[in-house]
Amino acid sequence: MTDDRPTTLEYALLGLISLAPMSGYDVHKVFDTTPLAHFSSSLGAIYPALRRLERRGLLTARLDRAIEARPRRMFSLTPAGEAALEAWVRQPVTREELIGTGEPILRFALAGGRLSTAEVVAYLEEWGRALDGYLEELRGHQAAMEAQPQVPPHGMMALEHGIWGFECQRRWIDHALAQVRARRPVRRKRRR
Amino acid sequence: MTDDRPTTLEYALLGLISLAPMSGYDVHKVFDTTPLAHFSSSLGAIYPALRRLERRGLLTARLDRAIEARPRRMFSLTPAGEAALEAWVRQPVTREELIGTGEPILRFALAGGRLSTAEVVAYLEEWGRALDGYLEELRGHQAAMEAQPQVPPHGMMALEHGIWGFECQRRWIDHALAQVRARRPVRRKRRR
DNA sequence: AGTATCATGTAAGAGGTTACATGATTTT
DNA sequence: AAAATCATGTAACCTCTTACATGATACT
Repeated sequence: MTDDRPTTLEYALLGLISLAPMSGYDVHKVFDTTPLAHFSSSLGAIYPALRRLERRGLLTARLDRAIEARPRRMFSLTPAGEAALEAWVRQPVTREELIGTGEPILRFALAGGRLSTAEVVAYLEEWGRALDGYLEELRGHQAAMEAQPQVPPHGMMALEHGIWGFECQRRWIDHALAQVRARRPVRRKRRR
Repeated sequence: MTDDRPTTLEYALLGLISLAPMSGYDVHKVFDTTPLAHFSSSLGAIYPALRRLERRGLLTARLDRAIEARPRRMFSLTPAGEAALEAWVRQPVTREELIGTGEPILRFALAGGRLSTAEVVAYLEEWGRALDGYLEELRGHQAAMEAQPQVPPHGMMALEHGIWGFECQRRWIDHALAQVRARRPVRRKRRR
């Protein structure tokens, strides 16, 4: 229904809250004390994002008055929220996502229990193909730069830095594929 | 004098234009067709950023009327711009910069000709130390997660993905150090 | 008594994305 | 003749950052 897709931060919020209902403050603590910090973590971003997700019907809040003087808004996913998350997780990795955004790995992290083993394998394979394509691009740039005169040597080295990073990601994917394939096939959490 | 530091995009613009004076359109083309795309590349970001840099006195524009009907604003660095760039390149890598932003590698790329070999070595070593510290942090998280029950396996794997990435960066630094150390010592472009 | 933590938010400002607007020139 | 490229920009919108505001409770 809503036209505008959630942002990466919003998906990270949905993913975290899908694991266990929690308050905005709780979310902030988790983001602040784990590598999830990558996706912002500032209260001034989190509270408005939660409001947006609530307004769009992906989250619901329920007041927890366990401590009377300090009410907490406990968020949990609505069916629409769970559906949006699952639909997102199913999207194949695109070339654009490889750069900058941590979306591919966030989707993988949230795929546990949502996708079957076969689907996870397919996702990782697709990601690997996207990476291979981008690596080819980068090596093309490298060759073009080497052919040119007067390219600053630090520029070449910076490009090499990028290539190493993506090659490393590529190796992790094979490693992850081996791990996932070693699992019992078709283990899939049932929806209730 | 100006209190607000340039953004990463602005430093990328300064760095590119420092190599050769060019128009906003030229910049856009370079950003659009090279891995520099990482730093945005959209015209709606580039033109305003160039204006800001001009207003702050870091860039000057000079109208190129070579093609009468299509005047181009050719930007080049002012002495203040070159000074700002050089000062930035000298900043050591911080923990925060390791995450998300491509600042450490951009600074390295722009350090060529601005820093002496010894200074570049020091920069890389500092970067390596920052990475080592962050890697320790991440391995601490990993150990803490392994100790906990009910951690989703994909979460563990995602953390591993991050660790692999930073380890790879670490290895690149050693590789770069070897390359830089192999150069003639103290070769430094003179300012004119 | 003072600081840190819990817990919620809002406000101002900056920057980026997308789309629009213009108009000449080159390519197909 | 139509489309893409050259070349500049602006406008609307959204999100994030930083800082502020509030007030209770727990710690030192």
